Amino acid sequence: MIALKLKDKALNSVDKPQADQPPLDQMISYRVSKLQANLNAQAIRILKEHAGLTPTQWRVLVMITSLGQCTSADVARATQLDKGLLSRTIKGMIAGKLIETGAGRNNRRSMILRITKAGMAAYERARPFMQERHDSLMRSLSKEERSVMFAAFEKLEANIREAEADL
Amino acid sequence: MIALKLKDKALNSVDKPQADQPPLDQMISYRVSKLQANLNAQAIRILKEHAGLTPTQWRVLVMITSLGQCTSADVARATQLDKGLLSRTIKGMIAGKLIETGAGRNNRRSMILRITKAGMAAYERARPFMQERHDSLMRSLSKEERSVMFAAFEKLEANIREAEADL
DNA sequence: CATAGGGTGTTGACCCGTCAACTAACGGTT
DNA sequence: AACCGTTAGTTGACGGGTCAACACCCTATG
Repeated sequence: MIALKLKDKALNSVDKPQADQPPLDQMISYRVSKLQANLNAQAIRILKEHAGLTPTQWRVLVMITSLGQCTSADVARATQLDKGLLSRTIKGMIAGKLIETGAGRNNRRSMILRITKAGMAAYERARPFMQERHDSLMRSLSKEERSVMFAAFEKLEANIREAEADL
Repeated sequence: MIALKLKDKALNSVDKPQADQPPLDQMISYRVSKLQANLNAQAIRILKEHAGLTPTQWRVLVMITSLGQCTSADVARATQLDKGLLSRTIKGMIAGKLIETGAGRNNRRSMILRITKAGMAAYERARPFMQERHDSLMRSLSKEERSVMFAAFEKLEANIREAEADL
């Protein structure tokens, strides 16, 4: 087994510098993207398993319950989700009877979003698991690590904004 | 302007709990995914602007220069990129003359990847900018913040692996 | 009133990323 | 030699996510 792998490697790689964990593990971008992929995969699994929701649908439900009655544009602002993506997601959720829309009386351009019974049921099914996941993630870090990490996120994003500001 | 916004808001949101930065900013998953999106957008811009590369192509070039001659499977292992995505990316890079393949003599199933002159030129064009970006990101954090953040990443990923291990 | 400017939501196009199915090649065993 | 399990790489399908174009509605000016 191991011999096999070694042989394969020996055949194909005549003279690799053998930087076993090459530049990658120190690369911020790479690490963040891997972490994000892992977090996302876990969320996908939990939501699918317990409530048949996609992460985007979950976020919409969270935002509606958090904001109360709101419009697609409200959700877009609060979550920074693309409005196109939101439009499609909401369409799917309406088709799946998770939410429903009612026109605001004064304003025909924006549609009020409301969660249906079924939507609330799905939300309540998923919530404890998502909560526990989040708590578990938080528990795996010390209080200091949490605050430093979030502060680091702020600084990194500020750095990016600054760099992109003056193009 | 402001009056307009306020009016719109007042019309549509009769009784929002007004949690202005709702659950979101403390949510690890949300923060990481936003950070990742920002990092990625910046990388896309830099690579496109200076070398006409996509992030995936960039990673392939980085890995090939780091590993020396290697195969698609080597790159997949080192970067944890999906082999399907890699297959398509490599096909595109060959079409774009960035890399070329030669069959390993002993092994007809795996194809050796080599960077072409054009590929190396694109790599060298992008490298200083990517390097400076990374340095700038690193400089925006203190030494302690860097180490705590990376340690936190490890712990979070370990937590996920553990949670997903016993399904 | 008329029209300009900006917000709302829809749609199409496109790439990324994941997953699964598949072919083909390889190594080792009997 | 014939088989088996493993590995390499390709392909199709699907959802996430971004971008740009668009139609529509709304308000605020002239």
